[in-house]
Amino acid sequence: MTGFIPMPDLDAIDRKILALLQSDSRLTMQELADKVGLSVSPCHRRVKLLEERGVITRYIATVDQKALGLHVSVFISIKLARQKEEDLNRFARAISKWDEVLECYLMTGNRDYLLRVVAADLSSYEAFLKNKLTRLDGIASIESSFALSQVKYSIALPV
Amino acid sequence: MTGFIPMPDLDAIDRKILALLQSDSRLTMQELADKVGLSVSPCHRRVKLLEERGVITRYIATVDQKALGLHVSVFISIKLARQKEEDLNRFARAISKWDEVLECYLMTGNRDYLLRVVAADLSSYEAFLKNKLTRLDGIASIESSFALSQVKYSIALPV
DNA sequence: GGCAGTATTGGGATATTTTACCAATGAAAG
DNA sequence: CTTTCATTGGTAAAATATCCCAATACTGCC
Repeated sequence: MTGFIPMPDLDAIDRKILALLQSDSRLTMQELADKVGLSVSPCHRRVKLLEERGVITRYIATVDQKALGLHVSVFISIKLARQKEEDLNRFARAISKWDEVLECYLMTGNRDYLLRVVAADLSSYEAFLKNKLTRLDGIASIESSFALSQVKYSIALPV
Repeated sequence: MTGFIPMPDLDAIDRKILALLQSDSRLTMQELADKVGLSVSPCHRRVKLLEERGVITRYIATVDQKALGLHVSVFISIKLARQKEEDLNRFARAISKWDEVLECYLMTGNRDYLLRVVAADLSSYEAFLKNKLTRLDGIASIESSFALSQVKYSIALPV
């Protein structure tokens, strides 16, 4: 374990910084500082602290799903035959390797997992099912629901 | 409508650029160029073209959900009383305003919408339901499923 | 094979931006 | 009022992005 990093509460300025960077991380320090009402130096230091504390986890580019030809989004509900930790871990490891799976949640209720999967078209989704998902051991049931359209998609957590 | 931007197929280098920037947009042009086997100039021009064509849509910072105290993730299945375009649009507009709703999909099958919502705790989720979601007109049914843990969460589309 | 036309690349100069340092300011406690 | 601590703001140096132009590779065509 590395050194302990103190985590005081985020104040209003920190939250504003997070909100802004969550919507556009290409703002210059000058622009960001202006928007939050600070000068460049303290603004820069706050951003660095948020990174060091692990509040800001990464900086990424987002890509248009249609531009990549990924026209199919599917939600898959999965039930395992057994729910021992060993089985859950094995499932999680397999899922994590597959790029088609963007999200996977362990759920309450009568389904164990909920997955969001993208594919170019129905046949490549079928290939994903046949060659990958259904070949996993210990799956009791799979149920696919297709998304007709993405009404909202945001990565920005409310601050 | 602005000028037409020609969209030739993405070649192997473009895809590599997209894969790299989807995982770390803070790479310098020099680092990115090295990794894709180009010098800075052509690499820079390719990135700019990907932005202009709308393949790269934005650059954002990602924030740790737990660090913000958002411990609850919920998937909500919603059925509307009617599914006329007018009703769908009204629902979509309302959803889009609420920061708690990170994702919303129009679905096939017996549910109209699937939402992913985050909240600090169960009581603030309850407040979201009572004060926002259930106050919308035209909703026939709401069904919440809670995520126990996030097994995988990725924004990086497969390229 | 050779040739013209087109698209892509690479290097270098310049403008922007990030980053580190240090003095100044403001708030809290005695 | 004074001391102490945390935060701020300005400035300069280093790193990076961006633009321009010549050189190279590629394509279609003869």
